Amino acid sequence: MVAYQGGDGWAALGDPTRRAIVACLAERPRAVGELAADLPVSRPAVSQALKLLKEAGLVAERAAGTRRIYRLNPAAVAALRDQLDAFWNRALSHYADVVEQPEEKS
Amino acid sequence: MVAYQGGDGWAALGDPTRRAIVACLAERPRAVGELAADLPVSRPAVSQALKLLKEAGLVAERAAGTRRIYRLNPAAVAALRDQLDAFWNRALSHYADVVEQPEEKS
DNA sequence: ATGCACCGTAAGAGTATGCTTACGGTGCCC
DNA sequence: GGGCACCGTAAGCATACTCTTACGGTGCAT
Repeated sequence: MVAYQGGDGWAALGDPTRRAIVACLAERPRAVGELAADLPVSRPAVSQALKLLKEAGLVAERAAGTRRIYRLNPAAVAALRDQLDAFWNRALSHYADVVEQPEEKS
Repeated sequence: MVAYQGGDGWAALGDPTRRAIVACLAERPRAVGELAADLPVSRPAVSQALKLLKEAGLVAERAAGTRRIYRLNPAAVAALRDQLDAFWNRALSHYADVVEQPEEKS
């Protein structure tokens, strides 16, 4: 059950515009034009950003007439969060040694 | 106590090479040459990647002779994780409506 | 049926990014 | 002191990325 392949979630979040979109969508599902109105970029730019986000599995779309309502996919966000959590846990075990002995031998 | 400003943690993780470095450092602190040996890029490339990661606060360096030991900064990772968690929580409240009705009306 | 509103895609340009090679500085060992 | 190993930085290049403008398709309301 991979479910989010095809695009890179991390790369998707690397762009400030896409991150802003994710932030907007986290608060409330929105249409493309609505997102563009709140962002400093054109509507097509938002469309392209949403395409990448959708390929990364971070957002899902829902048709409503001619409008396309995009919403955040919590599962994908959770997957990324878990990866970060794994890094965090692994690093902590080694970090413990460091705090114990900031002065390294020889 | 912000402590991690100056660079963008998300942008830093957007690059596959830097993400690989983070993954290596999560398992164990390493020197530059050691990282380069396990990566498909040159040593200077690793140096540049580490510079960005350091500016983003994701890694910390420790001098050991002529060697520079880099280690992951768990606090920075946790900060990013918390941001993702915030998105996750906000999205969940709206997602609840959707899971109740996977079949959209009309 | 006609007009309108909304959206995705194509093409293009300008910018930004990441890698490699070459160089200089620093600390350790013999 | 001489040599060596390790690392950061500079310059340059090739690539990838993101944005904008222009266009075509679709669904709704009148």
